[in-house]
Amino acid sequence: MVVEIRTRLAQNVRRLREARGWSQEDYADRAGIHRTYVSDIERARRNPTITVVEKLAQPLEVTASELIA
Amino acid sequence: MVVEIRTRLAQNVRRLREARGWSQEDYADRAGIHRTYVSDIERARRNPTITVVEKLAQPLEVTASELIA
DNA sequence: CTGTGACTTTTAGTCCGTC
DNA sequence: AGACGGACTAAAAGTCACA
Repeated sequence: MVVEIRTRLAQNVRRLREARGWSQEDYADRAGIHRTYVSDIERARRNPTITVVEKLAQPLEVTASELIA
Repeated sequence: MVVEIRTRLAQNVRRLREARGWSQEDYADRAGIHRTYVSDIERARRNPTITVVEKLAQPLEVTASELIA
């Protein structure tokens, strides 16, 4: 892997969230995830399970697959 | 989600592994994962982390993203 | 609004088996 | 060859107070 999968997820989440003009807190609420957990994800500090990736994908209207691409 | 993400992963893994003619154990060794875990994954009993999905993807020469698509 | 350390509970993931 | 169980350890899930 050239770029760590966690880093790709982090970048995709932050990019798409910001494109929608949402704060981490707004986004976290929409995704049903804690605000600080989103913060950790965007800094690639966590190694989430695929169900969390799916939760992250839903409010962004993308697939889980796209988030780790 | 129409089909559970775990189910999609399970189906993709099993299909691609069998296409290569590998046993679960052969595959597990190549992926650096325990054989019982591969068995659980293919039966959609587990909720793996994204790093495990990447490990699963490597010997199959596909991306982690493809495995959960 | 976001980052971070610390924390408890839950589950991922391993390893031993048997059927 | 693969399903499945039990017991275990490592790590993720999930939350909080505070910077």
